[in-house]
Amino acid sequence: MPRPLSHRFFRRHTLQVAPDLLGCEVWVRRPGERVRRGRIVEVEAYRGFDDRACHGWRGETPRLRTFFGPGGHAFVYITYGIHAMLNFVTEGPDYPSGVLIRALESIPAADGPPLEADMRGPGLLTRAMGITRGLDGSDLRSGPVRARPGGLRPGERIATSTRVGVEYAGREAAALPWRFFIAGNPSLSRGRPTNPDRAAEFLAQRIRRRTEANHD
DNA sequence: CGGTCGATTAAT
DNA sequence: TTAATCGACCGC
Repeated sequence: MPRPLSHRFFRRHTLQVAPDLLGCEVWVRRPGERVRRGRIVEVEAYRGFDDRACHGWRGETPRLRTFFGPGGHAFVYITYGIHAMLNFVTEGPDYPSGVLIRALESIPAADGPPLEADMRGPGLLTRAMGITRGLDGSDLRSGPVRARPGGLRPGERIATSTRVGVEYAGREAAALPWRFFIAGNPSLSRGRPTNPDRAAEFLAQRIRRRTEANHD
């Protein structure tokens, strides 16, 4: 694949990394299998000790080892005993932060047919891409899971909303507009709020522009 | 050492 | 609206 996203890319502020991942490509190669690809259309940011929806807010535990490590690695954990969640670790080390990949769009592959499976949800996409707990901790630049630079197509806009399923974490965390998605994209996770918060959308665009200005 | 609870999904 | 399903975590 072309040059994967660098460690430097992931070791920036999580709220810059998250929107920048929209349009990028996730690439998974499992032993003896063809590469599986998808285009990122929805993500969520989880960041630090003050974000009570962030698993790491209370401190490091064995399960969160990768999450507390340096940015640029895949953090995979199981939720509800069933679903693998794919996160890209950001910032760090010793600062819990990352981006949850919530939905992928099928894209044509140069070397074969596109992945047809439904990837409109964090648990669905890991199943479709063959991502398991065993990939936890792998290096996003050189390991079996990588991200390739991408971008928005003409007319595509980034929108934000509150994160999904974090009401348990309390009002403050639940109110943060840290879900980023490509507005109106048909591959967004289903049954979820898709109405963008306009003020937050504006903020996200500003963050994005500043990031591009500092592009390496 | 046991009770509780998910960054979800699919079926009722 | 709820079952599935299990490991991590917390509290006793």
